[in-house]
Amino acid sequence: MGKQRLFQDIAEKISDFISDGVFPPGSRLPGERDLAERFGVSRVTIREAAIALQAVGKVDIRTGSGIYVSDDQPAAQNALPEVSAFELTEARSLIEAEAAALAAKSISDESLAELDRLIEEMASSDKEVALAADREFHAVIARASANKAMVYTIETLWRMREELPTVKSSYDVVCYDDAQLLAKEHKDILEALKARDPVVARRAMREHFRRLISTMLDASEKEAMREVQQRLRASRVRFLDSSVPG
Amino acid sequence: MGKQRLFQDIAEKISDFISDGVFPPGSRLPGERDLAERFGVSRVTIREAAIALQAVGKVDIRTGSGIYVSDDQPAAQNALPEVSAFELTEARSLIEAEAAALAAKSISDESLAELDRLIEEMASSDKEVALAADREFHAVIARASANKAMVYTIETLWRMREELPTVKSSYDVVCYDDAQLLAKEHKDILEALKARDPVVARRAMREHFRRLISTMLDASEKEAMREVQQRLRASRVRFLDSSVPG
DNA sequence: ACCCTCGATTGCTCTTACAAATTAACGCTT
DNA sequence: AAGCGTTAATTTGTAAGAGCAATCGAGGGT
Repeated sequence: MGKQRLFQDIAEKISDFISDGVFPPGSRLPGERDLAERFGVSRVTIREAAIALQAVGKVDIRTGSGIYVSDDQPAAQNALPEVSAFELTEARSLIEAEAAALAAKSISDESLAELDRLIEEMASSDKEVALAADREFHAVIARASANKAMVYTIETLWRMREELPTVKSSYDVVCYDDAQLLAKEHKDILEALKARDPVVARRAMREHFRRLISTMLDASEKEAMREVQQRLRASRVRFLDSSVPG
Repeated sequence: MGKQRLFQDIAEKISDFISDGVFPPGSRLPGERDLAERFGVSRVTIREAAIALQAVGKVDIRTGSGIYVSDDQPAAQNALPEVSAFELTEARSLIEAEAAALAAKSISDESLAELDRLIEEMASSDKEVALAADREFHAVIARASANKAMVYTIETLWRMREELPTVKSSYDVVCYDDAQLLAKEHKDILEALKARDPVVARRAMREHFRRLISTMLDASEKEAMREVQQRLRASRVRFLDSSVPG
């Protein structure tokens, strides 16, 4: 980790100090010359670190006065919250179902054709391609809802699915274990949209995610079982070892 | 506004060049020495500007190679999308209704008491207090859904309501024009939650927003009428002026 | 008690210099 | 002629030192 630029190192250290309460919000941290001496780097480096921190809103540099820790740390501003795969899937179930219901009333024939194409693409053996198609399938429906707030929300939920490590691993395990079922669910959704039936579209979308949650539960159950077995085996080894002394 | 720091000036200029397509995404911009000469500043200043731009993701500095414009400009990353007040309200209606339905099944007595208190607070004549109470009312219900993805989504939607200027003005006009109705709607929602009835809670929440949309439509209609009248009056003046020559 | 001035502190920019990383050119080998 | 490794030039990264400008606080004058 020490191979990044020096000023980034310093920026991280200062940032850590801020999070750890060494430099409370609103407080003024030591002068550039002082910091340079403490960290054993040049003033330029301190300055670069400070500018980087200022650019992301963590500190506020005031000419002739000093460097001050921002009152409101921008933590929750950009960062996605730590949600479980279950929570995310439940939220997607509810929200995307409503998007599908909206879409059913106004989706264009072009979008329907696009969805047809994407379902075929999801059958691809290339995981990357299939995943991208999956994403686009849901995105097309979101856009067909003709509500930019819904589109943005659904995009954000997908970002959680990809950018949160724990969620991503859960999904990757579960998502393509039964491509057959997955394809059928997507087709059901598409059929409902083609029929312009909001109620059926909503139900189909919910069913899609309901099945996903159920599969996740099974998987996590199996995982739990496996862990228990492993622990038992380990303790058995330990027991056998300790039960046959010298 | 040339009174800000020099490196920020430079950073803005470079940023403008990027937005204007002078430096296309992915391209490499001139070396630090080159830029320094062109802008008539020192290399340090160029460097500080570059670091500020890198911190917000607009460029990527590669050691020994150069400064490159980021492929995906971070516009859509942090920024809220431009949504209309109608779109936002529709999305809130659908999403918060589902949150209420979830909450109905698991909300605690403490949260219910809190909601009671907040409804009283919303009756305050102080707009600030009433607005904060309104926000908290919806936030408490969101949290009671016990789904962090829903909580985050609803928080984000509220941010749109407050941070997007056009939306904010629409809401501020409409929201407190009939405090009587507003209070009744909130009470209806609370009653449904107390009864632990998801279906009624969902309906009550939807009704709340449905009425809001309807009021907005009325208001925008009145606004349109007013504009038309004003335009007519203006042209009448012009007509009278020009119809009496000399 | 208030305002003004002045000096010390601090951030801001410049210059010069050298180290480290990357890239491109060159020459060698196959 | 094509591929490959070495070298040299280019570019970013960091350091040290200096002077300038903005800010803040203490002290003096009204």
